[in-house]
Amino acid sequence: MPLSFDPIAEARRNWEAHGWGAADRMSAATSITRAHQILLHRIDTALEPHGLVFSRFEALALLSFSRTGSLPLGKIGDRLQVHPTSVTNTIDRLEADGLVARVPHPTDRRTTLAELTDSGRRAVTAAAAALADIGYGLDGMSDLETSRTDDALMALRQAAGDFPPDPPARTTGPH
Amino acid sequence: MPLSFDPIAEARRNWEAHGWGAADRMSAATSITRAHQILLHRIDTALEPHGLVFSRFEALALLSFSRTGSLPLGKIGDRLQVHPTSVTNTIDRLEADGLVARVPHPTDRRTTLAELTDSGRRAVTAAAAALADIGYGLDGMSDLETSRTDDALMALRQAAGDFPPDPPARTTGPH
DNA sequence: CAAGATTACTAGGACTTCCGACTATTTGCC
DNA sequence: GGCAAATAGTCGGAAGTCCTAGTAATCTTG
Repeated sequence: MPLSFDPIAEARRNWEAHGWGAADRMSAATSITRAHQILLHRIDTALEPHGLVFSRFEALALLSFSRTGSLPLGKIGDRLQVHPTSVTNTIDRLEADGLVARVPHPTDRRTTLAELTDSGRRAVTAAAAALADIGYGLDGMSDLETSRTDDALMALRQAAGDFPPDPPARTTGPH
Repeated sequence: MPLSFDPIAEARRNWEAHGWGAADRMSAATSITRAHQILLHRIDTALEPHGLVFSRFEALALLSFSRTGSLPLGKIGDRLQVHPTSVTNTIDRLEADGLVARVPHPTDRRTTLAELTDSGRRAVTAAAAALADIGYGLDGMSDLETSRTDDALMALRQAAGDFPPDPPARTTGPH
């Protein structure tokens, strides 16, 4: 039973009619929420045959890019910008499926490394291809719309403190 | 410990270096995921003093726009585009807090109406003001970036079947 | 008008995420 | 050296979302 109208556009009209303010922002924020829901569903559906979900795929991808195929759990959390306990959970599942192994850090006994197994490396490669096939769930958005969205959200992420405002100066760095 | 670089830009470089394809799409999809996380945190923080979270606020807002201040649970789910069981959960919490009441439908005994209480109407008004104050969590995005994002995501939502592609023709509608 | 299909809601369960608290280890500093 | 502070990871718990399945009521159709 699909709706016969855009519920977010309808909400915007109501916002304006009631003088609630910031209707454009409300619309964009709600759209981002809904877009996230659509993407997650499409992506997880594409990953399901590979026994993965998006968060687990992201962790595997990160490991596959590292020199040794292994990273401390904490670093994974930093890069993926999720809570440490979420990393524990993610790695728990990947380990249970034999896609990664927990390995003690060679010098720091506090640290645990997640190390990609052969099986994990095969899975992440196949999964990446599957996601590329579905355009990461973004079907319906043009290249221009995609890049504009990416640019706008980069500004949001930067303002939220995800990364510093200025690219590090290379010519006048600390000597 | 904020990162000193943009982890999504870094991921894009790795995607390209490994020939994984659709790097622009990956970047946009990942940005949407992260943006959602940022927005939800900001919005829920702003709503916390009002005893609400975003999903509950959305349900109250919808009710407040209706003529009678009440709607069937199913219609709430359709408009908010969430699963029926999520609506049950949302209304459970709102009812426990005395912000809505479950009322039987006057003619259809299958249907339950959620009806806004006086307390609920006060809460949603105050909460809407609080959210407008923080620009719905979009601080960091310009008006232009906001509207471009909204437009792009509308295309995504439409392609996903949230609402029909064509505005209903008025001159040649079903007679 | 009666049986089957549809619709509305809810119960139970799986998953993911976050938060607070806790243990173990390492680092920094007097 | 030794003690406080910071760091790394995990556990338990609370929320929220979805899915499957089940009950109750209404609609449809032969």
